[in-house]
Amino acid sequence: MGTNADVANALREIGDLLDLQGERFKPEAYRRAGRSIESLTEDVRKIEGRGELESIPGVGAAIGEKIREFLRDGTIAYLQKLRELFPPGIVELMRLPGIGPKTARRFLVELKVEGAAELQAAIEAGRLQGLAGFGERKIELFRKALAARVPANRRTSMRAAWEVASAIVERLRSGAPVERVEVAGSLRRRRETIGDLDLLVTSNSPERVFDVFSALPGVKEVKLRGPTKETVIFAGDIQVDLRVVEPAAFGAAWQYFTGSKDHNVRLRSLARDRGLRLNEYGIARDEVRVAGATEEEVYRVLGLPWFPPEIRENQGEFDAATTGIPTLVEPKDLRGDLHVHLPDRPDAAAIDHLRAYAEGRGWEYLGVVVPEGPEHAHLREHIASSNPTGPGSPWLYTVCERPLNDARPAPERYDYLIARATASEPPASLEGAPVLLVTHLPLAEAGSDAPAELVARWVDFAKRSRTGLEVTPDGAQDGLDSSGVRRAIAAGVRVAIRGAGPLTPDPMELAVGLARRGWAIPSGILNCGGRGGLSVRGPSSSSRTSHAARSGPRSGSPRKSDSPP
DNA sequence: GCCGTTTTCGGCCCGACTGTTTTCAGTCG
Repeated sequence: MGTNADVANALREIGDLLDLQGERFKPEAYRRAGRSIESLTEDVRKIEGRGELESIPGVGAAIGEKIREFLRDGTIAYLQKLRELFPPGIVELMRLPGIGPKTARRFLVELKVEGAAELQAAIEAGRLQGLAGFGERKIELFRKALAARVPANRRTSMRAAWEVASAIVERLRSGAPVERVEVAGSLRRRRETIGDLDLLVTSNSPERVFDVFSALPGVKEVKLRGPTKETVIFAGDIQVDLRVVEPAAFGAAWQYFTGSKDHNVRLRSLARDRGLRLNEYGIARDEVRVAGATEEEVYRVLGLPWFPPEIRENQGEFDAATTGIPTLVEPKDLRGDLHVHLPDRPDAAAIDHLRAYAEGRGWEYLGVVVPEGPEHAHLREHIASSNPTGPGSPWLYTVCERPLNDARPAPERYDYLIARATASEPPASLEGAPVLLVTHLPLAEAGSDAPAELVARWVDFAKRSRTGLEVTPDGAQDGLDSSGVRRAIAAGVRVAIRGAGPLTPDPMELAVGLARRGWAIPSGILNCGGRGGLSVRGPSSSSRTSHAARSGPRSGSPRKSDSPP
């Protein structure tokens, strides 16, 4: 695990322990600092080296000093002292659903329970009965929480969450009395991993919407249900929250439930400064609603532009608002995909299918990976012979994909080389032929965020070896995460947005979303440029001219001035 | 413990839901 994650975890643990102590505001302060460190795009050691720790949001003198101590000694004396006050098992108990600091503290003080096993025993022995506030149902809840004990903070990959959400949204739109259904939460922000799914609907009959929702295929359990909110657990243990709001409050609710938490906290304090009150029902002055139907109007009342959901993280968007939020890349800016695969046992028809797919999207080009070997010669031939002679249908590139540790020049007939990463760490240098892109970066397991330092090393490698990096619908599981995109673009490294080929629903918007999370504008994206701008450091063989190079340079080249000759 | 473009002190989001409750505490997001 990387240093940033270690620092964040230490701060979070301090927060949890302070919670147990009954502290009022410190726990959230430590957790906020932890979240801030975790979402940094830079190694915290480097920031410390420049003496700029206190510039991190949520980090002041006291927490800054503790971070320095952690980086210097690998531990924090304050944390060690707190740990001595509570058995480690109590902190674990606090992470179970339904058990917070107050309850955990009562277990310890009133029952001398120090961990999960002891709580289990206490329940079985009936020792909770008769304690104030612990009725039968609550005890049953503890029992279930213990039984279902799973690794805390289990998160779902963005792609999986999006597929579940798409199916639910589709079914609600077609089968429930709703006017509007939208995704909110971290999925709307296109975070790399998703905790819970948040859906928002407007409807005149919430009860019937909840009835439909509870009866959807894949529903495992209805966790809670009230007049405006229902929480359901779906197969795969994905928790989905569905809220019903009135149309006049839809914008405020969508903003509110999209988050992030830190973005909202900042927003509410701005509202307070203006004598306004912001909540999920709207913005009110003296109990009179002045905005709420749309997000735009909520932000406008606060003197702010509408923020793309992907950058609502309190990571610089409020500062950028004063000078203007950049126009982030959108799906319509893409002029092609540089990396799609053919199906197994490909034939000429599969190639025609891909060309039609690119044409359907209005693209100018598509890079198709064609296997090497004489048995696939006819495919390379078919691509070359079927490419258009004039403007019109999309140009197909023939792409050679090789392992990164074997990046030999591609044979004749190939336009460029894509290298597949063979280890989670980048090699010291790139040996062999010029590589347009490095693909399949194994940066994170599904359901976890990529360590910032590892992403940073790949970006540095790409910069050194003048190669590009990908962002994909699968997020950091095989490509850059958003912090990597932000870092890569700042370093002048070319970033390509990759889809998944012709699929329905089309996940390419997820890759675009990740790029937007990294504040990518079209000029930073390789495949937002025209075909002429793609002359990779040469085609795979310098002895001949690639299609890309032959089409000549054109204006609006997507690349920055660091482009190799 | 952090923070500030009306504050360097006095705030710190706030509403929904549940369970155990005669009016609220705890948890969650």
